Amino acid sequence: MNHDPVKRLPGWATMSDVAHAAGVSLMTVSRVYKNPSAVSAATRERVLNEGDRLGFVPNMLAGNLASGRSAMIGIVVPSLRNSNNANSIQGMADRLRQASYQFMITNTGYSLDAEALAVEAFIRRRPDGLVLTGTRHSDETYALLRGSGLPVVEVWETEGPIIDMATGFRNREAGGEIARYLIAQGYDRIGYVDYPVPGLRRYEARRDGALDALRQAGLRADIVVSPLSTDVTEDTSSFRGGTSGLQQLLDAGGVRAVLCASDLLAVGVMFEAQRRGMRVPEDLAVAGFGDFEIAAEIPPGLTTIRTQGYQMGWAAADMLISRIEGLPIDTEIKNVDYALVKRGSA
Amino acid sequence: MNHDPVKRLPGWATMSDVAHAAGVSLMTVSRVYKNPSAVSAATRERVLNEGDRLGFVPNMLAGNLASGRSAMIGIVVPSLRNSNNANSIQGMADRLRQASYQFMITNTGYSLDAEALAVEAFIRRRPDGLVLTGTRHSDETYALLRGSGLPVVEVWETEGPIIDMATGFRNREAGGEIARYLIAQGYDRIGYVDYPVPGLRRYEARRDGALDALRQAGLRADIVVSPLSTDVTEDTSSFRGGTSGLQQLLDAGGVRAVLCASDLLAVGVMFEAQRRGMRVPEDLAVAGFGDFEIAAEIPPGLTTIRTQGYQMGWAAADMLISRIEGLPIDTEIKNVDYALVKRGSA
DNA sequence: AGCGGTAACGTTAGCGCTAACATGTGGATT
DNA sequence: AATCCACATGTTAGCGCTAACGTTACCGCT
Repeated sequence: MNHDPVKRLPGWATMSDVAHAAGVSLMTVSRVYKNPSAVSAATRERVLNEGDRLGFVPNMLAGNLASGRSAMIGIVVPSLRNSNNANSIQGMADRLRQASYQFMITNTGYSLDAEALAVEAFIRRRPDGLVLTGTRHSDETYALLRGSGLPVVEVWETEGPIIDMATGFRNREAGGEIARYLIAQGYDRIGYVDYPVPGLRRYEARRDGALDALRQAGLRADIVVSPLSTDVTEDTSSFRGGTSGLQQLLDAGGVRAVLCASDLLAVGVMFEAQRRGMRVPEDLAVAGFGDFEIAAEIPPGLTTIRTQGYQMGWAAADMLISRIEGLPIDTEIKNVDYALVKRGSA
Repeated sequence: MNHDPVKRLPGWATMSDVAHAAGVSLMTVSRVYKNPSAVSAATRERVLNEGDRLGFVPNMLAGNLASGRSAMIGIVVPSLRNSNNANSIQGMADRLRQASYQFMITNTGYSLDAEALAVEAFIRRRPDGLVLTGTRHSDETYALLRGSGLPVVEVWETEGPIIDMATGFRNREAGGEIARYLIAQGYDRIGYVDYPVPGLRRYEARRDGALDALRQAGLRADIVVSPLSTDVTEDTSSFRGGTSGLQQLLDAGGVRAVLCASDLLAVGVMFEAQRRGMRVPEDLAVAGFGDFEIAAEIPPGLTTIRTQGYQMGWAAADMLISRIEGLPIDTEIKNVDYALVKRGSA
């Protein structure tokens, strides 16, 4: 007689199989894998042995369905290729791994509609929390998140209304700080190379902070160029954006110093200056934003703002985990430190 | 009288709720969301309206459990910060999104033990397939994969025994090609700056291919340095590896040309050369590997091998999807093209 | 002896969905 | 008019696990 249903074709050993083999109930097996301290050492050992022998790997889909918790986080970023972003992702990954969470990730190419789709796709998997980039989202995204009641952390910006929690830094302040540094160095005619993607609060804030500082110093604050980007979904225009940015600034009458919305733009400016035989900083001072790895390496060193993406990502994951697990949270809006890093370029 | 179980606290609308509201059976709602063409247009509309009204979002955990398919892929990479790697991840992401798959990703820091842990953590979520980096894995990883019967694609290397499928390119051949180019340019004393992480087949293959070419040309093939890395889990040593690599080569008697295991090392070499007042290529020729974005931008342009990470990632996802969906696969081992890109540095 | 308490298990009742099969309906076909 | 068939929908039986509660054995205590 065959009591087994025909269905059991190739698949996995189940808790039930392990329970039979070990001569215990299904629930005891569950406890061994989920809450080992609730089982006596002898039983635990026996169950684990049988589990290993049968190649048992717990099915979290089933566990998640039964428990209503998934230990899964969804992360939405504009681009997977942005290396500064990679630091914050690594920070999240490390904190999440530490707490036994896993994550799904997707990129939106800076499109708010793509973001809404991504959020819905994630929610279908019932994650325990979400990380979004920036504080500007579509109505549909807001509706989905409201309906879900999920913990959400927004990263990189703390400007603007936040959904639930946010980590970032004061972009506007930081933009002002590096501009004031250039001013204090005595550079008078200062140009600004903006980020190629319009509508991003964090880049607007940096720029506005910098321009305000220029105005307050009585300097021109209208030498602003934005590299043309026909392909805004790609970050690959970043160095080239600096190249075309410097070209535009020179066409517009030249500058003594260039402030860039990101280090990659600044490196592009430095490369272009090198090509034109302009010395940095003697002929042209350059400052960036982000303290990407290359900033310390490129001669003569790029003066920039260090933004601590890794720490920010870690903090984002940390807040999310606290909220999920019902632990107290110091503050819903966490600004990580930034720091002016002075190097040879300005 | 309260027929509802107390459990139904805050949660989500379920298919059952939508079915009641729309006056159809649960199964019809399921069809509307999973296989719309099996439902009449009128019914479909009604169900979707009620679904929207109730804020219904299908619970894939439940669906996956019932169907045994998850439309989820696990991707294991050594590092999330490696920008060339990011291209291949983007390629996978784009192909997967196109086919409505999502992915989890984790980094191992080049540790095979961490890889095994990651693979088990993924398998607990019953993905439909896995992507691993490289062809060298721990016994535990092999056992897990064998037990799972899951489709697996290994990327970046096609050397060595493969588990199921692989995409990459001929690292050895490519290493030989760029070395022969340097030789043909007439450079005689050629040094090699290796990758800081030992034991990676793809980097060993590049180096061996290059050194063979040098030997065949009757040149010295023993001017090989490996940047010391106290922190092999981080890629952040990459530019700096080039810096220390050039220092070591100069200490060892100097070279006319440097061949690097990656573009980032090559850029580090170029920066160090600039600092020392050595002109590239007049005093020192430099060649890299990978054609990272910066290779085209840094003056005078970095001669390198273009490896098409994006296409490789796309191909990996494509093969995986084909296997999952039972479609035919041309070949289990797919080598994408690489190309020598000649620029000003060598 | 009788009591309560606790550790270590077991039993029950689902979680929300889908595969597989069953049923009903309205033509087209003969 | 009987038959067949395709289409649209419903019914049944789980998928593999966990929360919640129930049971048992054994301990120390009065």
